[in-house]
This record gives sequence, structure tokens and C-alpha cells, in this order.
Amino acid sequence: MAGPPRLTDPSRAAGEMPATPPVPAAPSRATIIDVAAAAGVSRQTVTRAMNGMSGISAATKERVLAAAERLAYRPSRFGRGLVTGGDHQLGLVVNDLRNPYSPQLASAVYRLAAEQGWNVMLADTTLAGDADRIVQALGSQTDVVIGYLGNRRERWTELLGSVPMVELDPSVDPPTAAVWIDPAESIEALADHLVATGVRHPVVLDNSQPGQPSARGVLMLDALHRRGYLPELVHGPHGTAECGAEETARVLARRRRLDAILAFNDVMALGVLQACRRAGVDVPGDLRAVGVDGLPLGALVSPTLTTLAVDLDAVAREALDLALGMLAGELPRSGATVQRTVRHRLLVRESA
Amino acid sequence: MAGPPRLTDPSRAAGEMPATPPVPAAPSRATIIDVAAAAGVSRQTVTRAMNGMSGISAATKERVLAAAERLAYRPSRFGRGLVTGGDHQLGLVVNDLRNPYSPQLASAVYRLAAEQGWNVMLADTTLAGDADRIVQALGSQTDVVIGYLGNRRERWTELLGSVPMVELDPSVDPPTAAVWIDPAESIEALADHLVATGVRHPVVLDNSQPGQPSARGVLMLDALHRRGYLPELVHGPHGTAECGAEETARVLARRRRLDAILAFNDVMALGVLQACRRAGVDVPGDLRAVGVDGLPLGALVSPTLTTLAVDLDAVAREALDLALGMLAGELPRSGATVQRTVRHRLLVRESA
DNA sequence: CTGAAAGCGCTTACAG
DNA sequence: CTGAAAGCGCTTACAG
Repeated sequence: MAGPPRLTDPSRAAGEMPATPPVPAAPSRATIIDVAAAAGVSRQTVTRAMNGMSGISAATKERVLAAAERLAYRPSRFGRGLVTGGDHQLGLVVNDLRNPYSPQLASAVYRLAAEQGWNVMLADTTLAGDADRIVQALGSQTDVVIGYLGNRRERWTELLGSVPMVELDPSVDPPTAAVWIDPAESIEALADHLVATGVRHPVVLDNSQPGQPSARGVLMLDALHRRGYLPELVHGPHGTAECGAEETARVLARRRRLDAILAFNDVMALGVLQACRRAGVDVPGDLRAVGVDGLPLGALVSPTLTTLAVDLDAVAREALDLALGMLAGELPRSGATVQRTVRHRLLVRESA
Repeated sequence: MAGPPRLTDPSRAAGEMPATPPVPAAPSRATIIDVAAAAGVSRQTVTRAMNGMSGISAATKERVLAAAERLAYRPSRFGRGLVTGGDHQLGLVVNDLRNPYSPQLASAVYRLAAEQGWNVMLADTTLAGDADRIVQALGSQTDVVIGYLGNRRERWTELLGSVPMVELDPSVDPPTAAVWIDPAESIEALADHLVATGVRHPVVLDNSQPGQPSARGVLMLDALHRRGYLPELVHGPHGTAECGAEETARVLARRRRLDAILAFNDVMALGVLQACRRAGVDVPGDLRAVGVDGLPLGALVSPTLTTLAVDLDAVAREALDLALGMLAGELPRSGATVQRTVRHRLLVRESA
């Protein structure tokens, strides 16, 4: 970038009309042409040297590489990609890398993608103030996108334009292609389990705003109602352990009778456990706690966390299968919706 | 992809010599030319419509967009990038997304990068069987790379070629540019703390192979030695909670006197806590446990984990600063090494 | 072993 | 409001 215009320029002879200001051009990157010139060879000889191709003498190669080094030459990924077609690039949209769920999912996606020779670009939409830009950038750099769109689905689908997209765990009406992560059956199993273990007064700790319970929270409430419970719904705005602990402390202080908390996810449930410890409430003796996700983390705490586990390898597999199918033109890109479902399963550990 | 060659082709007149087999060309992506032809306009009119530029009538725009939709047209990122220069792209190499340390670091890097308008590509080198390919792909798609190279530094530096690189937490001799993460001072503070709390028989649980202790393990042993301890060194091959628990169980079974375990990282320390619970060993009453990293996770378990915390925001900031400086040509790309240091600090919680 | 030519798909001035 | 021309940086045949 050029600095502010100088009012006087000592190198300029007095009286001369100032032509273009003496701004040194931005140190633009060396191109293959520059290297060719510096090494006294043609472009394709530079290509041969840089890419370790045959048909070049050792001496020439060395001379070219030296010139490249000297000029800090790097082949443009665009120039190369234009002619080679480039690698396959998968975009993955996650909510917040700081919630262990995201890296766990990302990990599964990366592994499967790598097996297919695909590269992965990750976008974290919670971290960035400017999530819209991030999503758009992701779309423009990738061949297909999979991930969580949450309540910004419409906007982001727009931004993604014609990039094929597989939505993970959509909240409502079916989009083009999606992998549903369905807790319904496991929630029934959990409710039965709570009945069997003598729970009387359960609370659902949702990650939501008042008046807008999550689909998951609604399913939990409903399953409990159908079994004769009168469950309370608590709204936790953040889905973090801190938030889980805070809301739990509040409920514990307020309610006399309360012997189970069903948290929106494992991380919030960890907060539940922490708040119970602080309040001297024994889990599972006095109160049973349950999370959702099945993170490995839940097996490391004490008591170990009972949870509705989801097989993230399966989610990744279905999503990739869908994505690759759409690209190959085997599946519709729009119109008829293509969907897969992965179900949670009840994983009983110590906390309930 | 074409199917197997058909032996008979009903559409071909009998007796005709089979010319090229009737293989439908792979459904190659539509280009701007195809869209222009379909809409009956020129290429740059298509550009105007696709990019929401001015100087195009509503009717034309609509016609072009319809044609684009019909042909499933997506602008090539290479064609566009070649002329626009493309977005800045940062590569980040991490060890294993399943260790919470990695997403924590990635999270910090993503946030800072996004603030600067940079995109980030992540490579997980532990997951992929084919880490070399992943690293090379990362290098060819990005403008600068930062991350963990571990003991494969030499090979990967080679693969990265002329991509500017900032190494995180290098193990030995200084590479081109690096951010050191230095636990030395915090280890001294920790050793003093252990002395003050009356520890007599500490064990260092390293993440290493026998005969090749980590630099961190060596510092711990040395600090303990200098204070008159005779610490034992235990090698944990994996750096995971499972591994930490396993080695701890083994040591507990073998050693009579043992009142502190200094683990290589927080995740292993979580395994230590778990093994102690199972063995009925009270922490910190019977045994003190310490981790390294300062993961938020350590505050969620009971007892909360005493640790040597590292400020990952600072690490990310220094690394990005170095990387951007190298790109801007303000810092040397090779020769003189450029380095920064971020120090751990002792974070005393409940476990020690 | 080396080079001249063509072309990948797009955008940016510039003319009309 | 629309289009003809040039060019971004590279690689892939093809000639020599």
C-alpha cells in the first residue's frame, strides 16, 4: 500500500511537473515468467523443475530452482488449478469449535474426506463476528458444503448460491439434502429409564430462548408428559457448561423437589454436574443428570455422564455420501429432497 | 465416469466400423461460455448477472440467472481467483482434533484470522493415514502455514516448499520462524508449589517413548531433581486420557509411595484423576495431580485440575503476526530466524 | 533435453 | 445497457 502523498520530494528536480508519484509498486509475487527470465529458460522448463517432472537436465533444474528460491517464487494455486482442475474441496460449517461436539464431528469428516482424497475447509460460524462473509467465502472455495445452518439457513443458502449443500440436523422443513439426527427413539428409551429408576420431578434444561423451545426440548417434554410427569422447562441461552451450571444453581435454589435434569447437550450436563457438586447435591443419589451427544468427555467425569449418544462417524459418512452423490449427478441437486437419518441411542452410565 | 464399454450398440448401423466408443463425456461443469450461449448474451453479461454488478437490465439478469440455474453453473474459483487474486488463505496444521487442545488453538486462530479477512484451512495430521499428502495439499492451497510439525518437521518443510511457515512449539533447533511455548518458568513455580505442599515422591508421566523423553518431561525431572527429589519418569505412548489412566493404574499398582503425578498434558491428567478414583486414591489428599495446557475442561472435573496454562490467544496472535509479517516482506523468510515466546503459567486449582 | 503455441475460466477496462 | 479484446499464471500436448 502506498503511504500518504508526500508534499515535497527531494529526488525531484525543482520546477519539474510532478508526474505519477514515485510509489514503489506493491511487491507483487514473482510469476513463472519472472523465474524463467531469471534462469534464462522458458516457462515450461520452470514448470518441469518446480514439479519434479522428467525431461530436464540436472544442471538446468538446479539453476531454475535457485532462481525460484531467490525470487521467493510460489506457483499460483489459481493458475495451476485452472489447468489441472485442482483438488476436490469440501466445506464444513460448524457452530463453535470450543464445544467439543464440533471438533468431534470435524474429526470424523476429515478422516473420511481424506480417505477419498478430498481436502476440507472448516468454517466456524459462532466465532466470527462476520459469519456471513465466512460462509460465502467457504462456498466460493469449495465444491460442496455440509454443515450446520441453524436458524440462519435461509440467508446462508442464498449466499452459498449454487454450491451443492447437505444440511446437518435441520430444525424444520426439509431443505435440499440433509442428514437428520433424530433423538426421538432414544428420548423414549430415556423416559422409560427415568420411570424405572423412580424419578418423580424431572426438569428439561433446554438451550433456547423463552417461548422458543428447541425441537429436542419439545420431544423431551412430550415424552415425559405422556408418562404422567409435569416437567418444567428451563431455558439456557448458551449451550455451554457455564450456562448449564448457572441455570442448574438457579433451579436448585428455587425448587424444593427436583430429582432429574435432562440437559440439551453433554456440555451443559457437565455444568449440571458441577453445580450439583457445589450445592452438595449427590448425583445420581439425589438427582439424575443426562446429556445429549455422547462425547468421550462424558466418560472422564465423575459420575460418568448418561447421555443420548450420536454416532458422528455415521453422520459424517451419510453426509459425505450425499454430498458426493450430488456432485456426481446421481442425486438431485434440488427439487426432490434427499435425506438420511442417524438416530441417537441411550447410553446409560453413572449419572442416571 | 464412463461405464464399461458396451459390446453392442443398437444405435449404430450394422457393418459400420466402431469409431470412438460412444462414451458420454464426463458431465463436465458448465462454464461461463455455456451460460452465455444458453442465455444468448456475452460472457461479461453473465459475470454481471452472477456477481450482482450494475449495468445490466433486470430482464437480462433474470434470463441469465435462469440459464445458470438450469445448467447448474458455478463460477470456477480458479478462473476467478486468477484475475481477482483471490482471498488470503491461511493454513493451520494441528495434531489431533480429538484432543481439546487443538480446537482450542484453532478457535483462537480462526477468530484472529477472520478479523483480518483471512480464510483458514485446517489440516489434522494425526487422523489422516496420509498426512504427507494433506500437508502438501495444504501448502499448495494457502499463502502461509502455521502449526505443529512435531518430529516430521524436516519432511513437511520440504513438502511445503516455498510456502512461508511459522512453526508452533518446535522441539529442537530453531527453524525459520517459530512461536515457542515455554513451560520452564511455570515448571519451576510448580516444583516450588509441590515442595510447599509437602510432596515427597513425585512421578512424571510423559508422553513419549522410552529413551526419548519430551523436552517438557526433561524440564520437569530437572526441576524436581534440583529440589532434592528422585522423580520417576513414566512413558505414556499416546497423550490421551485413556493412556493417562492406564499408566497411572500401572504405577499405582507398582509403587508403594507416590504422592504426585505431573502429566504431560491436561487430557492425560484427566486420565490420572479417573484412575485415582477407580483405585480409591484421594486427589489431592493422597496424591496430587497436575496437567499442562490450561484447557477449560480442567475446571469442569472434580477435583478441578491444577495445570500449567498457556494463553492460546497469545500463541495465535504471535503466530499470525509473524506469518503476516513474512508475507508482507517485513520479516525474513529464511536465514535469520524470527521467533516469539509465550510462557505457561502455573494455575493452581484443586488437584494439587 | 528444451521451447513456441494453445488454452484452462474468469474479470477488467474499454468501446459502443 | 451490452459486447469484443486482453490478460490473469499456469500446464499440456506438440515440435524440434
